[in-house]
Amino acid sequence: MQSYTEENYLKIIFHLSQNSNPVQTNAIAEKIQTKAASVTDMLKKLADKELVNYVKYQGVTLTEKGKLTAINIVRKHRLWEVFLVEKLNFKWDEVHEVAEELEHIKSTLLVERLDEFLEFPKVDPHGDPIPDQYGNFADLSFIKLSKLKANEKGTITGVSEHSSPFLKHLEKLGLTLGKKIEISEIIDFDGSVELLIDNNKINISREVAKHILISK
Amino acid sequence: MQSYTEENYLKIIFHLSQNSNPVQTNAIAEKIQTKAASVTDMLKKLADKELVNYVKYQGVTLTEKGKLTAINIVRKHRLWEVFLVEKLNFKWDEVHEVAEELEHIKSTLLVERLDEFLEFPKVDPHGDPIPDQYGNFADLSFIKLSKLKANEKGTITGVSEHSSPFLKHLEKLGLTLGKKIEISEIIDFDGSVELLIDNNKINISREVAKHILISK
DNA sequence: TATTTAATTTAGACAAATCTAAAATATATT
DNA sequence: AATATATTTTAGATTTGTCTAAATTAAATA
Ligand SMILES: [Mn+2]
Ligand SMILES: [Mn+2]
Ligand SMILES: [Mn+2]
Ligand SMILES: [Mn+2]
Repeated sequence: MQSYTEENYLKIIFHLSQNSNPVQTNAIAEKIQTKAASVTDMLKKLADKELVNYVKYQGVTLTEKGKLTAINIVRKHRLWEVFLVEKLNFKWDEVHEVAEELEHIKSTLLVERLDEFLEFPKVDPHGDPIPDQYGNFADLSFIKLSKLKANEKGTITGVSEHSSPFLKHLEKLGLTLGKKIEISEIIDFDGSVELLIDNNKINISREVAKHILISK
Repeated sequence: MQSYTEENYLKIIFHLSQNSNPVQTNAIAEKIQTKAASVTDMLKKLADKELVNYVKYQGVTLTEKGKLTAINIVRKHRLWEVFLVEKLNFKWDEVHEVAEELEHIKSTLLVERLDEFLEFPKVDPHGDPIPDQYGNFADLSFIKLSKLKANEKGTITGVSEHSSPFLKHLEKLGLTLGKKIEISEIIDFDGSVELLIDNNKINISREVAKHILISK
């Protein structure tokens, strides 16, 4: 059994593994909002428990056991987010903090019943895939909106930034999941994107465009 | 803000206050499954935070602030129990452990939305009253089944023992919330109770009868 | 390659919550 | 009132997770 803290480390290592493998001590420290020295202490402990492969100065990778544990936390996090939005009328920018707490509740019966109650959702309110109870993700193929060229079309199916200010901004612009968009023009000057949504022409910064995920 | 542990102490002190006031160190130690010395340490800490009134060797009482905090935890515990039974099809003997974890989730928005989603329930799956957001309990007047005399009638509206074996036992006997019963006879020999339920005559021990709560 | 800089680890300390053993206080019994 | 017993508190240690400061190793640069 892992502590709340250990679970958070495993989850962060899992997410950071998507970008770089092995994961560096400093990257973890930044995400967990702690010091590199604390991370080192924890990595040794997780290695003792055979949840990570750790070689000093070389970074860490998750073991199979550690990976499954991490995925299970991600599963719970995303299921709870769906619950909050679908059943309790939370907005998509209000769910993350609460899900950070709920993801640590231990009962497996609870998770399976929740999944059933929500009718086995495949994605969370931010378009992130929800792994099944065996840890398998349906692989959804996303393209960043910023990669699209003029005249290309697509549907918004995810976001890669979950902060409340960003999500509220999208909401205000009408850029929510499921909406169809068409690129009008990429502005040379600053790389910002002009696009059509609900018959309106709007402009978004390149920074925003990078965090909107599109499927065709 | 209180820690998970502090919250548990406050909740236990609140419950023990119903029987004896002030509450003794040993009584707390037994409930929390810890040592008297640990309880003393925590009581000092809670006193510093003005959550309890503590005089050494005299026991503790909750301050107004401490009491409100405790009631809020009880509120959350019982709302989550309703959720688990009503929405996720948990049985009444399966909810307590999970609710012990869920009661510590902090979001007030979550609690209010959950209350609304459940349509403002007044009692939990064990018949215990759910306080409102201001800490007010609807006072339900219960009598222990063991206090009833032959020929008296009533409705089962609560239980004062929440262990899984006890609740499963009641379930098997058909003694669930809302059921109407009539006392046939109190057996002299052992004080056991013979009663009518759903047109069946059954016998329950005095020990069981003490933990069934009846309203007329 | 030598030197500078960045990343990581070690050493030692600290706060929270717990423990055991011993001392102090309160309550019960003669 | 004196003694015995039960309850509670103190003292000192332990575990978990964190910290700062200093030392070590790796990576970048000259
Ligand atoms: Mn989230
Ligand atoms: Mn999400
Ligand atoms: Mn309960
Ligand atoms: Mn209950």
